[in-house]
Amino acid sequence: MKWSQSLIPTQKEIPTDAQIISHQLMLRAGLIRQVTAGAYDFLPLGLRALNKAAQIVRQEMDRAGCAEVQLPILQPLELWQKTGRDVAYGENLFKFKDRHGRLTTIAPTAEEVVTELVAGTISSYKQLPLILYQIGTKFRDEYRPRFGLLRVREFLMKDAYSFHSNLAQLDEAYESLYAAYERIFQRCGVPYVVVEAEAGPIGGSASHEFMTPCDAGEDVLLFSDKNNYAANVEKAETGHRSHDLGGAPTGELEKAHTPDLPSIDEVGKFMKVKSKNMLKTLVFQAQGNPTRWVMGVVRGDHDINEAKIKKAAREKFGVESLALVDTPEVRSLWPIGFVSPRGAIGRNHTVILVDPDAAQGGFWATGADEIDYHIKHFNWQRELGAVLNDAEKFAVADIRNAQSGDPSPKNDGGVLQSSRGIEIGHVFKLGTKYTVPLGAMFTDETGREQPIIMGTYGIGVGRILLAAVETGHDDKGIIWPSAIAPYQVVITPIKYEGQAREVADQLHDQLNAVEIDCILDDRDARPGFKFADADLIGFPVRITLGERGLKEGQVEIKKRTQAEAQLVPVAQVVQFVQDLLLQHG
RNA sequence: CGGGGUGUAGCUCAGCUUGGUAGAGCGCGUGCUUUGGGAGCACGAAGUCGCAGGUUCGAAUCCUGUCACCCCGACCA
Repeated sequence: MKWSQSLIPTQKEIPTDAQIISHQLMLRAGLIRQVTAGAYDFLPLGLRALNKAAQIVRQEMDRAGCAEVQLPILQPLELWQKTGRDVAYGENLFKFKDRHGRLTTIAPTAEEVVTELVAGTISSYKQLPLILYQIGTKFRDEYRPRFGLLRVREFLMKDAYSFHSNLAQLDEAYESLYAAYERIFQRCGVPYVVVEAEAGPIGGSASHEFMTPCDAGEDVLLFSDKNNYAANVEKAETGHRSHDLGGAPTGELEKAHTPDLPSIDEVGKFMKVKSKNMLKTLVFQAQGNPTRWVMGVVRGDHDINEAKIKKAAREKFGVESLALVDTPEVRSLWPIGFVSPRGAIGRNHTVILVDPDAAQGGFWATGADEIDYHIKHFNWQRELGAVLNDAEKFAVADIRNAQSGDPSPKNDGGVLQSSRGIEIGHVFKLGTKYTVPLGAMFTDETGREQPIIMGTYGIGVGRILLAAVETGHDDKGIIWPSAIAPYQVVITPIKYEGQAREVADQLHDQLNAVEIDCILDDRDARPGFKFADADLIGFPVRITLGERGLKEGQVEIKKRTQAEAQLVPVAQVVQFVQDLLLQHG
């Protein structure tokens, strides 16, 4: 490919709207261009990188025994209503009415459609397992698209769906795709870690996320410094934390007037109390019998984890579901924003769950159970008394998000560290969530009809690029892994004429002949200008043709990551570049 | 959806407070010089000042509305 025949609008200046480094570099390198919020043109170089990543995904999926299909983006809303996902997805689901008035979705994913396909074509255990996948554009009406390719409304995704007659078969597919994912990200040259994620309906280790650690990530991961545990913050457990509700009061209760202070931090600042010395009490509405309300108490600097408090409420009090609500009913019962654990006293159908770090003696400040007031010197024994010993009403449990510095759940002395990360892939054991409502059944060995068991597996192809750039760049520009670089080699003649032109053309053809893709910078521009563009775009290898070397029959070759070039005789260039590209992915 | 911000040339921005000929740098075109890390000089082209109303003799500038984009929050692959 000749540079002048492509469309590569590089730019020196940093676009104002780009916040994160990958977004800035991809715009500056002329890979992408924003059309509207969360939707991008992929220009020739960007598309080449995207296609390369997609092709690696395709090869590894095929290798793992998956069959490629293409499912429609236009799907009847009716199908989504059958599984309740029209509601679950809510506003994120693009939908419109067609000319006949039919409600149609512009789909973000294809569980319903693929399940229906399988329901209509699979009927016996003999036809299972089956894994179908597709690589295609998906749509989500994101509330707030942002950060370049990170959160977009239109994106290329590989989605795969596995179908099984029993759990062992599902486990096998899960392991196989997990391994395929590792190969994919390794081949793409993108750093990643695998973390446990929200387990979903099957429980156990039924869901893993593949994350690229980097500051731009929107997710928070925690991992043990003993390298034997990693999870996302929604899922991360903490090791044993002791608690002690004893301890003498630190003083008489002291009331403070605290109006118009919407956050714990502000109340703390106003009262001159650190937020770690405050108790935060949230009231959840429960669908339990007889429990109707669950109060969760954590330290002011901690965050309640909804999944954890749900689990604890189920285990300790048999509560079935929980929701944090702000309704007139709650507000009639509690002064929301000024609630203390005392709010549970004498209240029917109300239980209280306290995080171990909050279940301690010492000095506490908290709400005064009265609008616009907080109190200091809260003491568990004095304020709650007998309630603390009432196992039907009070329990201590891990109900907060794990954070850096917490003990590892392996309880082996490991300490959790945290990092931000970009989710680039997700594997998930689904169970029968879709097959039951959509009637995807099979007949088992004994002749009985059963719902098919499913798994679902996604990879954000665009996010692979983003993760590669986010983790591979320097002050000059992108440093592509060669597997997904738009071109592996750039040929830069100092002047594209005479002998340099002949040799450049010849090398270009020779490299192409051995399937090394290269771009020839044939522009009539000054060398510094071309070098800067080459560095900005980040081609892994640059071949420079100048008079000096050519006189000796030599060209200069350097990797993007090297400062100095090596002189290589023209006849040996192809071999040399092949070796260079093999050196590391 | 709440809070904040920005819309002026392809890009980055100034001008707006205090209404009166629309600007700079980069990029683009032409010419000359230059040619191994984003060249120099000269000349030139290029903007419905997001859009719609209003105020005014006169609006990029003041007022009202509206749209788009960005950031924080919430939400989430």
